[in-house]
Amino acid sequence: MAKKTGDKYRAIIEAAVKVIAENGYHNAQVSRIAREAGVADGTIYLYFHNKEDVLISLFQVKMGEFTAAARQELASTADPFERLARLVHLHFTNLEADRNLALVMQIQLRQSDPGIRRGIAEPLREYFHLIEGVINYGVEMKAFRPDLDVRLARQMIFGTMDEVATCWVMSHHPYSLAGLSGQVYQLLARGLTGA
Amino acid sequence: MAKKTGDKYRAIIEAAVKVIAENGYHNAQVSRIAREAGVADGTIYLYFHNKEDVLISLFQVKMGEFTAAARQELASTADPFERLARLVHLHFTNLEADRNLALVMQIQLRQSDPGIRRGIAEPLREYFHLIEGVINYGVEMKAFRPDLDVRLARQMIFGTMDEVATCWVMSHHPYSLAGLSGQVYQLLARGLTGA
Amino acid sequence: MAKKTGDKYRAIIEAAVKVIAENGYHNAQVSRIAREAGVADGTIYLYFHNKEDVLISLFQVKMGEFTAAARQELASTADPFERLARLVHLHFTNLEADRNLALVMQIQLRQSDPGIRRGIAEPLREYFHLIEGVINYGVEMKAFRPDLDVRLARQMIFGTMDEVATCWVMSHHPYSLAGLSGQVYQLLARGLTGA
Amino acid sequence: MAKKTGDKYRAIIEAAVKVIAENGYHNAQVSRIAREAGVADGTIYLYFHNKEDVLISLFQVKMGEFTAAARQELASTADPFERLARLVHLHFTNLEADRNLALVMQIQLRQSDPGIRRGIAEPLREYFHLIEGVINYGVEMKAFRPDLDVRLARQMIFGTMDEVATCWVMSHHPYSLAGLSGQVYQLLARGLTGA
DNA sequence: AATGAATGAGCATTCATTCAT
DNA sequence: TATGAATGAATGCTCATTCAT
Repeated sequence: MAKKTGDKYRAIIEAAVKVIAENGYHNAQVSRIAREAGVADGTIYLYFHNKEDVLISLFQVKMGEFTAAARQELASTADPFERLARLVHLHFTNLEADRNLALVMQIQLRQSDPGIRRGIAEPLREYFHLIEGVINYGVEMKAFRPDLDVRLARQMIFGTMDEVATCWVMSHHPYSLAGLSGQVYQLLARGLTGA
Repeated sequence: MAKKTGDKYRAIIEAAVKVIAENGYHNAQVSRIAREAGVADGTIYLYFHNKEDVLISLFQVKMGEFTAAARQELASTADPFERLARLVHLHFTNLEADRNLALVMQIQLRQSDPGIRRGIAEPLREYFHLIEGVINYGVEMKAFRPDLDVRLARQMIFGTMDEVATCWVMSHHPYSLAGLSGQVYQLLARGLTGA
Repeated sequence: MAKKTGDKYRAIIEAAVKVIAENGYHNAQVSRIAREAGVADGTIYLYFHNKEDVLISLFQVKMGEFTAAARQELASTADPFERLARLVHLHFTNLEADRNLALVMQIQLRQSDPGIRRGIAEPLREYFHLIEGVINYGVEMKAFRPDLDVRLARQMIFGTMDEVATCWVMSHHPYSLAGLSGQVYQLLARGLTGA
Repeated sequence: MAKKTGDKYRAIIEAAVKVIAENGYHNAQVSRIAREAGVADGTIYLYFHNKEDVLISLFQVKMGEFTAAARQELASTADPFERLARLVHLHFTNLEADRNLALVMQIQLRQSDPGIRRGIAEPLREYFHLIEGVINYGVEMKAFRPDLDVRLARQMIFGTMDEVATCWVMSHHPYSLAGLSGQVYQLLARGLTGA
C-alpha cells in the first residue's frame, strides 16, 4: 500500500492539483480526482493513505522539486545579493508557471487541519532552511548586516514573498508576478543591509 | 433576524473564539459554541445567518476594533518612523493579549472557503488601507523613499508581521511576540528607506 | 444523545425488527429502518449510538421484557415441574407470537461481531440466571436430582429450547412451536430427574 | 476453475481457519488468507468461487471428516448407550483438539447470510442424520423410550452439545470440554429413557 | 425572543473480485 | 497454473439548519 512512485502516482498528483484548484480541498471529491487522473477510486488508496495524504504528498513533491531546483540555481552564483534576487525570482517564477498549483499552494494548503499542517511542516522547514542559508551567506560575506536575527530576516523574506504571491493569485485582473521580483528584491535587500 | 448587537451577540462571538481556537473551525460544532455561550442552538441563528457568518462576524468585530484603536493611536504621533514602530507594536501586542484570538486570526481564519475569504476581505482592506496610510505619510514627509510602490511596501509590512505572528502562535516554546516588534520595525524601516 | 425512551425510540426498535428480519442485519440499511419508522436518518442517532446499538438495544428491550414477564409467571406456581413446563411454554409462545422477532432473535442476532456479542451478553445472562433459578428450586424441593451440575443443566435446557426454536424459524412448512412445549418439557424433565 | 483438491486447496482451508478464528469472518480479508496460505490473492479464486465458498468449503471438509470418523467409531459398538456416550465424547474431543477450528465452527459459522446457511445445511443434515441413527438404534434395541419424537430428541442432543461447546469456546478461563462429556451423556441418556 | 428536537444531504473508504501478463 | 495491480459498488454517520412551540 501507499506506493509513492509510478505513472499513476504522478497522474493522481496532477489531477489533484487541478481538481483542488478548481473546487477547493473540501469540495474536491476523491472520485472526481480519480476520474481526472483516469483511474478508479480505489486506485488512489493504493498510492495514498487517504485524501489528506494526497494533499500533503502533492505539497511534498512540488515543494521538494522547487527547493531542490532552487538550491542548485542559487549555488551557481557567489554574489550574496544575486542569490537573494534569484531566490525571489525563482519563487515567483515557479508560482506563475502553474496557476493551478499556485492556487493550491497559496490558498488550499492553508488549511487549519492539524494533519495537513503537520505534513506540510517538514518540506516547508527545508525551504526555510534554504532561505536562511542565503541570509547567513550574505552575513558571512559581509554583504548583509552582521547583527541580523536570521529567523526574523527569514520571516521577512518569506512573509513578504508569500503575501505578494497570495495577492497575485487572488487578484481579479491579471498581472505578472515575476515582473515584481526586482522591486521586491530591492525592498528586501535594503532591509537586510540598511543605512 | 440576524441582529448584530446585544449581550448574546457578544457572548456568542466570545464563545466562538474559544471553541474555534480549541477545536479548529471545522470541528467547532455550532451546538458546542451555543453551549459555551449559554444559549440554545437555534438562538445563534437569531444573531447570525449561519456558522460561516459567526466566523466572519468575529473577524469583523475584532479586526474593526483593532483597526479603530490603531488608527487613533497612530494619529497621535507626527513622526513617520514612530508611526511605523507603533503599527508593528500594536499588531503584536493585540495578538499577544489574547492567545485564543490569535490562534483564530492566524490559523483558523485562513480557510480556503470562498465565502469566508469574501467576508474577511473588507475589514482586511481597511487594515491594509491603514498600513498604506502610514507608508504614504512617510513618503510625503520625505522619511521613506519617494519611489516606493505602496502596494508592495504594504505587502512587505503586512506579510512580515503576519509571518512573524504565525510562527509565534505555532511555536511550542513560549516567547514574547511584542518583544520582537523593535527588531521587526528596524528591518522594515530599512527596507522603506534604504541606502 | 442516545435517549433510551419515547415513542420514536420504540418506533425505531419495531422498525428495526421488521427490516432486519426481512433483509438480515448487514443488508438492513439505516435509511430503510428510518423510513419504516417514519423518521429521518439522523433521528436514529438521537436515540442510538450507531447501527449496532440498534440491534443490541432491540435485544435488550425484547429480552428484558420477556425475562421480566417470565419471572413473574414462574413465581406464580410452587410446583418445580410446573415451573419447568411453563418456562418451555413461555419461551416458545413468546417466539411464536412474533415471527419477525423470532427471526431476529434466532438468526440475525447470532452475529460474530464482538460488539454485538458483548451487548447481548448481559440480558442473556439474566435469562440464564432465571433458568438456573428453576433448576435450583427443583433441586431444593427434591424434585430434581441432587447431584445436578446447574450450569450443565441450564445449558441442556437452553440449548434444547434454542435448537428447537431455530429449526422452527428455519422451517419451510409451518407448524406450531408452542405445540411442542409439552414433549420438550418431558424430555428435559426426565433428564433432570432420571431413573 | 474451483478445483476442490490439491495442496493449495488444503493450505487455503487451513489458512482460513486461522485467519477467520483470529479476526472473525467479516474482518478476514481474502488477501490476508492468501498471505497466510502463501499464495496470491487471485489463486484463491482458482480453488473457490468466492470468499463465502471458502467458509462453506471449510465447513464441508471439516464436518465431513468428523462425521465420517464418528460414523465409523460409533459402528464399532453395539450398545446403544455406549453409542450415545461416544457421540458426545467425539463431539467434544473433536472441538477441543483445534481451538481455532472450534471458534470458527461455534462462532464464525453462525452467520446470518443466507448463502452460508444454505452451504452449511447439507453437511449438517448428515450429522443430524448420524445423531438420529443413534436415537433410532436405541429405540429399536429398546434401550430408549419407544414414544420418542426422533427429531425433538435429536434437537435436544445437538442443542445441548452445541450450547455446552459454545459456552466453552466463549469462556475466559480454560477448562476441559471433553471432561464434561460424561455428565452431559448422563443428562441426555436420562432424557431419552426416563422414569 | 428563545428553545432544542428533528431533519437529510453529502462523501471517504474498503475489499471481494477480475484479468492481462 | 499463478500472479497482484486495478477495479468500483455500496453505505453509515455528522452536523448545520429549521420551525413548531
